[in-house]
Amino acid sequence: MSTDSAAVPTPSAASAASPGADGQKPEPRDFIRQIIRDDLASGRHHAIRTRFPPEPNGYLHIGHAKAICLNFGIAGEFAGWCNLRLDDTNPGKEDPEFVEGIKDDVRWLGYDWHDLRHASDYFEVFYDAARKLIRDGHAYVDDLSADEVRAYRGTLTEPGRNSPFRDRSVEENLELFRRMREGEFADGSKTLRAKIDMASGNMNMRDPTIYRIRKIAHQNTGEAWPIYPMYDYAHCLSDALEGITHSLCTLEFEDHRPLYDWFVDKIDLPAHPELWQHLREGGFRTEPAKPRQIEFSRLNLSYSITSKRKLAQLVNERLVDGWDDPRMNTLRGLRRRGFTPGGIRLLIERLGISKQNSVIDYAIFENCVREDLDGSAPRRLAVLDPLKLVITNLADDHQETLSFPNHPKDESFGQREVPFARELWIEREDFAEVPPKGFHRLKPDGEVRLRGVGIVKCEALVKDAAGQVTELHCTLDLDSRAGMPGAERKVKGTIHWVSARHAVAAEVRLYDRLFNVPAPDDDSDGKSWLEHINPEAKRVVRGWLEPAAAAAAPEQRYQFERLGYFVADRVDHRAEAPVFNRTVTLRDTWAKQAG
RNA sequence: UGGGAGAUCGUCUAACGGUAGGACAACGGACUCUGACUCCGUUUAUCUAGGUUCGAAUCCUAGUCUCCCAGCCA
Repeated sequence: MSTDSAAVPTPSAASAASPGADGQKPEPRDFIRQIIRDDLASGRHHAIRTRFPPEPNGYLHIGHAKAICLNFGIAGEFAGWCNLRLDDTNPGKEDPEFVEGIKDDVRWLGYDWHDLRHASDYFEVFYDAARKLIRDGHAYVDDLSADEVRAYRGTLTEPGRNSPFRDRSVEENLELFRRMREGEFADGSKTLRAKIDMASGNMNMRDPTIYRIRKIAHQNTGEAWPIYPMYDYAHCLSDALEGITHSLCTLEFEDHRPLYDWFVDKIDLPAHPELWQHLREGGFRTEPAKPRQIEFSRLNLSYSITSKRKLAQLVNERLVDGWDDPRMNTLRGLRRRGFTPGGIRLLIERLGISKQNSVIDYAIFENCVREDLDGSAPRRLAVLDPLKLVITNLADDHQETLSFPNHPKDESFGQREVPFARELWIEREDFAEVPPKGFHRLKPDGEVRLRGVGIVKCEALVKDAAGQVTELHCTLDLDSRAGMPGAERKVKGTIHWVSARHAVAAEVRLYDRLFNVPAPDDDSDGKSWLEHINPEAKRVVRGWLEPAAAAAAPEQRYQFERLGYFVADRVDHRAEAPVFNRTVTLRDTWAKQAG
């Protein structure tokens, strides 16, 4: 982009790339995008570079989706790029399994990275930069133990005290740090610390640790390093090395920003190519710049937890069936549950970006998914709680094939054949011997439309010894069949069905919210989050599917008419033994009205 | 007198000294061979108190409330 076009605030190349330009969707106007537009307009930046930097110590969850959509989304809108960077500075907690999972999840959400990087790619740079810090008198090797460091740090309201090792000579520090790197000292016996201000009101500035000794194999660098850099040091330098212009992170890093800037400025990578030249020679695209950290509020969802520790606990204590359990709000769990990338992106788009702490109602998320699925999911018929309905005015061996549109509003979905016969399964809930007020479904002597068939009248009930209705005997109004003059006749209700003889039995897993209170993390009532787990979050039933539903490929999503959106389980489903997961029910104003 | 941040409909979010707008939710209606979808309509908000100004969500002053920070985690 030329400086001239960058100086024009609105119809620059940047905003032309965004959806608002052709008047389709309003352009996102959050404060971060405003900053970016200003930076482009003022010529401060000519291209936008972002990064998504997860630590590979667990699977991604819905909260990460916000950061992913923001970082990759902005890169896309402003014709920039976004790196995927694994923040792997703490070996022992991190695992290559999670790296693969993260890559998978990001792609599934619909994004692609410019470069895949690891913080560990830069360990050599970090080490050399730390030596520069020492030489410049900005860092020292400390012999204090972890407990002592804590004691010296002071409290939120009292200043800390200088470590007795704070004034070691540059030569001594350099030598000690070299020996740390050589592995001469035991874990925890020494650290490298930044020399800043032990009296700072910002705890992060009280001589923060830069390196700690940890003799553990690293998932990427193996045994090469006995010392590992801390987040505050590694993260900002990684950003600088990658030429990240806007380093977007969540609110809790707000008071790390002075430290972020301190390291970036003290080390000044752009002015010291000797520190990173070898990266280029090693094949890494490297163009260091001064990054700017901007914080936004994280996504909180009601009826959910988004703590990695707790998610891991659910898995480890077998409270769920794994990281991809459909009850989990991990991206893998949501995927298996049948949530769509489009639905997730829609949610993030609707939330907007700000610095206010907020909690999004889970219902909003469900509605985003419904909205996406309504347009994209073919329709099928299925009965989950069967009640037999016999059409007495059809011959015993009556059998025909009906043609159904796969989507009510989109002919491009085509048609399918649905077998119809004398005996059907209907939903038990669609019949009431004593109907409540406003009931539009089947009742004794009442009429209802069988979806795609015609109008049926309930003539008789069959009950078992306990008085339970086991069978409905109905007559079909032949004149109301498709193509007949009475086909347009109106009745209040339409219900779904499957042919008993042709239906395929399926395992159907009915999922609901994992927690039964809006804020499971809130322990002010004296209850732990574990006590709020909803035991009804997973119910398994046997249902009956029309044959065309059973034949689905794994991960095929359908709307089972009048029931909800379902997905063929990507792990367990087979055409001969179908397994479907309920993603979300349809909106049900009748259930709401009926209580 | 520790530091940092934030308070706008029920929920998110916009406004950049000039009509408090949008989305979602809720409610009402229309439509309907899915009580879905869609369409139309309605209700509801500037944390408090002062001040500056012709005019304040926005600027100033003083409060109130909420969140984050004392890892050799990220």
